[in-house]
Amino acid sequence: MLTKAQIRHCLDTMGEMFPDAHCELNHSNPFELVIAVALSAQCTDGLVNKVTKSLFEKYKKPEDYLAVSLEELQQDIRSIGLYRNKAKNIRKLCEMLIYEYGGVLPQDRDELTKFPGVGRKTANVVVSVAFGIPAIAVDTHVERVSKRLAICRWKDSVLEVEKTLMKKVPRDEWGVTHHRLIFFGRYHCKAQSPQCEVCPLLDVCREGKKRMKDKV
DNA sequence: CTCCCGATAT
DNA sequence: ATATCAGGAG
Repeated sequence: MLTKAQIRHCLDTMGEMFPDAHCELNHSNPFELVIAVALSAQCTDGLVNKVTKSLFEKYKKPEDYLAVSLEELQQDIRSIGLYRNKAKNIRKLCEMLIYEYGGVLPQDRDELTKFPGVGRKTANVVVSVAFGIPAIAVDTHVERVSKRLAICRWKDSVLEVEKTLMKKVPRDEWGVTHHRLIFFGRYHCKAQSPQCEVCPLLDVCREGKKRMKDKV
């Protein structure tokens, strides 16, 4: 396990590598962000943006998603994958938003998880990106990077990874930290081909050194 | 734990 | 051909 100072060094380095780390899901309001993040499960941001470009032109308000058939909405998001669950979730989410929340998306993380298709990770992204509330969303990249760098333990659950990061990182840096970890994982410490050979963190990365020795 | 699932990278 | 992708629900 890395010390707090070592973790600080890692995050600072990531910040130098990716000074513009930010949310890459296109959206123009909190409502669109929830939809985009819900759609992004097990799918790349690029593909989500390709779909939401036309989706957000067709569906502006929650009412618009309820005005078409379930099959039509499924077709509009089909290329995303997992489209049957996602279409059903979006419809229910819009229904709840209109009839239980007066059309206004709550800014509370636990309140957001009451919506179908919105788990802890999605809710954390929304409160952090849309409302500026400190949170660390642990997605596949954050989990992988945290485990490879030994910021947390290999067996940790995503919730334990989140708790560790919140404990080791100052609250006012949670937002930027979360995006730095994602950019580092997405573009450098990639799942299939991590760039260990040119990694500035190799000297503090147990997994990286092991990979280099095993010549993988 | 399994299932949902198409697109893309390797 | 297979692994992975800003996961969530049963």
